[in-house]
Amino acid sequence: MISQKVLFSPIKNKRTFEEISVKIKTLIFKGILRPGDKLPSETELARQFKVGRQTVREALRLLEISGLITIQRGSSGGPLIENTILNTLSNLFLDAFQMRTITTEEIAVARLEIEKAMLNHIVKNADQSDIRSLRENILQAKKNAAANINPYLDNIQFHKLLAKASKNQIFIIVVESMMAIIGDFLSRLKPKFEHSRKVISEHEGILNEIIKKNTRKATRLLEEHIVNVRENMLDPSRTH
Amino acid sequence: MISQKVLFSPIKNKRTFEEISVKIKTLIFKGILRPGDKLPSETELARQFKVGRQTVREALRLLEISGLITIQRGSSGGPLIENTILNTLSNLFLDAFQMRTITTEEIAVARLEIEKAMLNHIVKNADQSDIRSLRENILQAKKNAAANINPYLDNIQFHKLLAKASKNQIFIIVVESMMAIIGDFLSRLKPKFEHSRKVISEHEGILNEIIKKNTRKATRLLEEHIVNVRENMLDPSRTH
DNA sequence: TCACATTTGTCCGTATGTATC
DNA sequence: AGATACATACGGACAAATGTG
Repeated sequence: MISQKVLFSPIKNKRTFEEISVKIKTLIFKGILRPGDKLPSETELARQFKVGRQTVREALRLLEISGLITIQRGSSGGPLIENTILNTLSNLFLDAFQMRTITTEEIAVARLEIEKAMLNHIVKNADQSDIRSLRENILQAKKNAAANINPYLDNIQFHKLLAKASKNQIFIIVVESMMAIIGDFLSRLKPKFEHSRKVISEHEGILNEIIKKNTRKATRLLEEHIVNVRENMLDPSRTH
Repeated sequence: MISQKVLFSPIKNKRTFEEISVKIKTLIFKGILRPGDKLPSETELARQFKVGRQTVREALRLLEISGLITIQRGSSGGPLIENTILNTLSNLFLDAFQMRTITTEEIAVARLEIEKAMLNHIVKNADQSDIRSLRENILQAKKNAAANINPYLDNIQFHKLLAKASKNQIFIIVVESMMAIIGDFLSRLKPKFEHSRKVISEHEGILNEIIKKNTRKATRLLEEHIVNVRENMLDPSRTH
């Protein structure tokens, strides 16, 4: 007798855990399962799909790594629908960087172009909340620099906030990912407070032009700024 | 008495399979394991790490989904170091789209800006091989359209080839990812051969300006082209 | 073509860790 | 503090896939 399985999966010999993962994914994409919903426990899923627990585990692992669910341990725990794709994407970009698939030079070029292209949309779409966050970011960076705390994380945050103000998820994802790489890189550099102060004041200048809705001047300042940062990154004073 | 565990694992309580995954990842990032190298079999890895085979499997699953290894079944199979991050990233963007994290409107805006920004670099960096691929792509698209085969895959490929010609991995990754979403979207549209022919002729015009190194005109044509495509995508004649 | 060895895929039973109530 | 419910992890077993002689 011909196995039914062959009839139902005509081309590819997908692994069982992949099929289960796809089924759950589809439910999520169709909106039947929504973020915040809890999935049944591993044992229960295994019972319902009529497969072993190990198979369910690998399916859940796949969904977890893809950023669609998180898994809580302990009583009343279990798989939870939660969208963490943004994080997952940043981590993957970081992997790509460490695999030498991406170089710092490529990031320098790409971020210059992409952040410049973003500016139009930032000037158009930024609301009061965005401006407030950007202002607070600069204050925080200044405070840290004054206290001899390396403000590079604040300075990276500034660019993430810019992307957020564009209200475009693609820009947000790409900038977050590039900044994850730059942050990783800068974390290995000796802090240079002189340079940091310059960076902060450049950020301030850019923000002021955005508030004035002067896209042209904001673009010029951003361009100068990113070129400066790039030169600083090329300076080979790595700590390790 | 204060638990030693807290002292020695300060932040995260990582799961065993995650630790194993990180160890293997580190070997790859350090270049000790290179693409093409084979990892020991699951049983062998379990023996070396002194853990169960299931734990190793979940660690390998993690690496597989992260795009660092592939896994072959059968004799002389096993885990193989292979960089498939580009694919993985595209798939994640597709997930983000289906999770409604990204909308078609956002893609339309972002691709217009990013592809325009790419043009300078394409004109500067494209070599003969790139130009040849782009020419062949247009020929192929024409051939398919003439044979009443929907050439949307060729037309998507055109933009991927443009990104490739920029010689910047970030552009390549971002464009490939956006095109994965657009391709998924178009695959559900009824073929419109009239529109396809227009698309192909617009591609041809853009390519000619790139060859002539006329960035300005290429930019104008690209802008018009993407606006046209966007309008067509907004047209709600979905097949399903 | 066939048999064989190797390796992944899947399942079961059991034990332990962990978070909640 | 104890009971409960869940994920995590281990070991053993067999099935399925795949390359080799």
